[in-house]
Amino acid sequence: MLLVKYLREHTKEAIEGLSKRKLDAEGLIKDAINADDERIKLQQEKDEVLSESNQISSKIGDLYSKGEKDEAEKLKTESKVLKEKAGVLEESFTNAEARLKDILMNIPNIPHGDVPAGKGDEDNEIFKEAQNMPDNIEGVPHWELAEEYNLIDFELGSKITGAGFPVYLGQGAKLQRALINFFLDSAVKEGYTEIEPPLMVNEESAFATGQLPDKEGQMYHVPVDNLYLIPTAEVPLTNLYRNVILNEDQFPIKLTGYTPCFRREAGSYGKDVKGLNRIHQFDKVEIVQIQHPNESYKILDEMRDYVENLLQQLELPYRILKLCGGDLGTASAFTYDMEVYSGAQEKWLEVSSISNFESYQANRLKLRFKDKESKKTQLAHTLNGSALALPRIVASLLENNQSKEGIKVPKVLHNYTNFDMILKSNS
RNA sequence: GGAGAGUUGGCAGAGUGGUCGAAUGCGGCGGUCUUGAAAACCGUUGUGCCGCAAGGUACCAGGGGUUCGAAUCCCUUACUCUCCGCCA
Repeated sequence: MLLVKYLREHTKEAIEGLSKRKLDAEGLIKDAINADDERIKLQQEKDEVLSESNQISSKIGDLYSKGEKDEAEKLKTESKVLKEKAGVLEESFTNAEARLKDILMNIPNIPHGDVPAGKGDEDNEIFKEAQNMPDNIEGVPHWELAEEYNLIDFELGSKITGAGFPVYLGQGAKLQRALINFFLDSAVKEGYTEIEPPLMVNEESAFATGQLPDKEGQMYHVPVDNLYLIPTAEVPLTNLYRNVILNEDQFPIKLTGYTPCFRREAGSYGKDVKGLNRIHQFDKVEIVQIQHPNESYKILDEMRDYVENLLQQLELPYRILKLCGGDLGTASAFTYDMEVYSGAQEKWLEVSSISNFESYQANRLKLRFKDKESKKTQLAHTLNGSALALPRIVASLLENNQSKEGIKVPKVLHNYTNFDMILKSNS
């Protein structure tokens, strides 16, 4: 959520910035400012009435203690009238506040100056081209390999749960565990604190990081307890700091966590959902940082470099995209996407999204810090990234590393898997 | 799941209808003292909103109610603790 104050003082920049999302925000911003004017007016009226009523009440107290009951009784009726008036104003005020919030919720974050304008993924900019594209891979897609080597059973998953809930078997399961451990160990080495969070969150948390109300249909919901299965560890990890005022010297806050992620993926179909390309439950290691606003873009680059390094260690062909305005998530001001090449499908698969939300999420979270110089509290910046999401990494590993002898496991994982080749005989 | 007790500022902990945004202690910050530090002493120290400011207003787990007036009384939800039941 953006601050109205910002929209007031930087109306032109806001409209310009949002136009990169191909969004004409002029009307929305005007509405927000009008709603805010109304809110301010009502608060002033309300406070005035309350102030008067408070004064009378304390006068009544005085009169009673002096024994002047008749005077006191007279004031009581007066106070009652004021109280009713305040009640009405209070209600209008609450409504005005809600209206304002409603409008603000519908305004996405303002893209950073370097974000290219554009409508959708066709307008994303290639930030870094692939360096190590594989020679023509003669091979089969990963879902066939998964079956051939008995690594993943999609049908068993369908039987016990439903489509999009794969069962990993034998070396396939081991490979999962190896990747998770490799990612977590790397993040910890990089200074991130490992967290194991709950896999379900309450409504408040889902609101604070922005999954609600926009993405309600994308989350699994447990109605008896009104809890949501997390679509990413970002939700619990970032919410750890909901309603917190930090001291400046607590920066930087760096968190990592492995969790399964649950996504309904309503509306997805066709080739995109084949095999591991898009599934309802998948494993991911997430990195989150909470930072001083002055540092956040430097940090974003560091996070990008960190994730890039992971891909290099996995010896996968990858490229880095800078998302255009239209492809940017609602809460993000700047996002890099990492894609790995899937040799047999001959397409790019997104495996990480690294974003700076600036203060957009922090505003919803009420995540602030005390500025040392001004001694005022201000909103912190939040950032996060996948480091990394497993299924598409696995898809790419299997497809790119297949050969007649078996599927080669990248060196960096050998200590974790205890095997360097995936073989049919091992399954 | 059943019964009971509780939830107050960074922490501990007073406060059971008016003078309470809240005593006191600890912690934090600033200062005096000191070669420096500690101790001691003095001062200061929650958050949101409105306001140029003075100041106003709201917040004592969340929501609702009683009352001229609520941290304090009532209802309700959540959470914590104790006992019983069940159990990885």
